[in-house]
Amino acid sequence: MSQSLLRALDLLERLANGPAGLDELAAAASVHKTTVMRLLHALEERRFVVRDETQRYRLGSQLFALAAVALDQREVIGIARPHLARFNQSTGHTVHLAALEGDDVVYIDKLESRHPVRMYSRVGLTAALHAAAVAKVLLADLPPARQRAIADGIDYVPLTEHTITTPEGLLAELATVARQGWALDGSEHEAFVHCVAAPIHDARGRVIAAASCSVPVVLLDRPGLLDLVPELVACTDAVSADLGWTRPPTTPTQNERTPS
Amino acid sequence: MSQSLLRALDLLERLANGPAGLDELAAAASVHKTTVMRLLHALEERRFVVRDETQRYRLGSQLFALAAVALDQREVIGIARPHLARFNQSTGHTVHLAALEGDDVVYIDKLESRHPVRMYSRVGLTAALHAAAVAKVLLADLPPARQRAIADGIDYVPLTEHTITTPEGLLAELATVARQGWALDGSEHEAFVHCVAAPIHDARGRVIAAASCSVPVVLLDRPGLLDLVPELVACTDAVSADLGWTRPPTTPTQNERTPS
DNA sequence: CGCGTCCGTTGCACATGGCGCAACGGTCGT
DNA sequence: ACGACCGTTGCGCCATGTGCAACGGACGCG
Repeated sequence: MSQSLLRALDLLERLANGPAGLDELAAAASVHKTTVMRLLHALEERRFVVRDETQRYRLGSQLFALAAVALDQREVIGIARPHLARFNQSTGHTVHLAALEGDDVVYIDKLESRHPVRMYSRVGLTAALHAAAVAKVLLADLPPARQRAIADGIDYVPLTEHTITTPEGLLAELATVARQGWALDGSEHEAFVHCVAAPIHDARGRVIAAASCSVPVVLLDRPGLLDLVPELVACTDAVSADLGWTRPPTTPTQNERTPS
Repeated sequence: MSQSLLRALDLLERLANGPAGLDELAAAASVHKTTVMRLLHALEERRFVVRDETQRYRLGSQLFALAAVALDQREVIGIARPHLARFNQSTGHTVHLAALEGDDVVYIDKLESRHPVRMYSRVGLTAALHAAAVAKVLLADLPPARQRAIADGIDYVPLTEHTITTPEGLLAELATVARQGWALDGSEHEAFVHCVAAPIHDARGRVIAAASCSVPVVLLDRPGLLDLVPELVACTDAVSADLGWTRPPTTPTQNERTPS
């Protein structure tokens, strides 16, 4: 399917690892260098790649342009940022914003920790569906059938001793998350980091993004982490409010559904 | 040359104008929708595009990822940013960072004005080679032959009454810029905005980027704008210094060239 | 409840365009 | 001056990308 296009896209991904010359790229893609060259020329013409003085290729500025546009097409990011920044300021911890794309959870924004201990992550990477707090929040809002389908499709690689390793475990966790309105990653992804995450709703009430706060265990123990939940939820609720969503009044027993 | 790839890249650019459906895109590219679909599937597989619930396509998160990487591959941006931010803080005006890519001058970073009057521009856009101050700075460092070639290739659309309209005019201007070490755009691009720009050098002394300050004429007249030059140059010199470049001692008459 | 329309999708057959090969030509470095 | 290294080009083959036409599911209207 679209061999040449896929090859070109792979070239871009390869170039993300750093600039490279023609042969290098050809070898990496295991195609003839002529082929690579022609693809690169097309990419260059549209400024998806540039060649520097030494004839090596690097990612080009068209990517900046498109990313910038894509960014403000995602109005969530712009709206969330000031709120997340405030939270990031007051707590000093790493803050992530993530959204569901297809069956992947993708980080779409990130604010760095002020503490010396940083965690590795990057905008555009996908989160582990069975471990990341943001993933739990986003999945928790999906219809049960879709949850089941996704849960069954996951490769449950145990990342730490706390990692959820079965579809049933995950589905149960999602139910909990849906009920309490926030999610915990208790060192399920990295042994020395734990996170909490909370949902962001759009005007129609659907969960369209999740914000999380990740903190090294050495800085804050479990109770300390959980103490952050109210502030985090307040923050995501503020974002949701900016998007036109108001938290429905917490009714002891909810009987009101859309009257038809 | 690489028809299918170019089509796919065009699709991405088209999607920058906002999400679109299959037929829309097919019409825009004037190809059969089947073709568009297969390209989009490939793009989707690599997450360069996403389809939302209503089957419309939007730019995907892979672009964020690549742009983020491309961004820190361009070490200039990261290094320049704090300096530009300081300048932006102290003056309050719009600051741009631009670099030469092939024969285009491209904005690679931007800091917004604090004043209510904003100017339109966007990271990734190309600057008018015969009008923008950053373009003058970047072109001024090129070898004469290349300057000539580029100058002859420009379409000298008169943007305002001050716009340079001939290759000779531009080349003369570039000589001035090279001599004085900074460039002025005296409302040559937009009647109500003028700018000054200064070069950023890498360790080998080559001009690899240019920073500019754009300000509405109503806020600051010509002398006022020129008063900013020393501060701007100090700023770009600081960036250059971070990149390992030291301003050569200003010799009254320079006779020292590379002794061969 | 059923029809019509609108879109995305699939199968197929054709020829275009992408591919590898091999030979060319520039630039360095020795 | 020679050789090694890369990017580039001409060429011929066939894989692959393309358009067409038919299918099918989702709405919406009557």
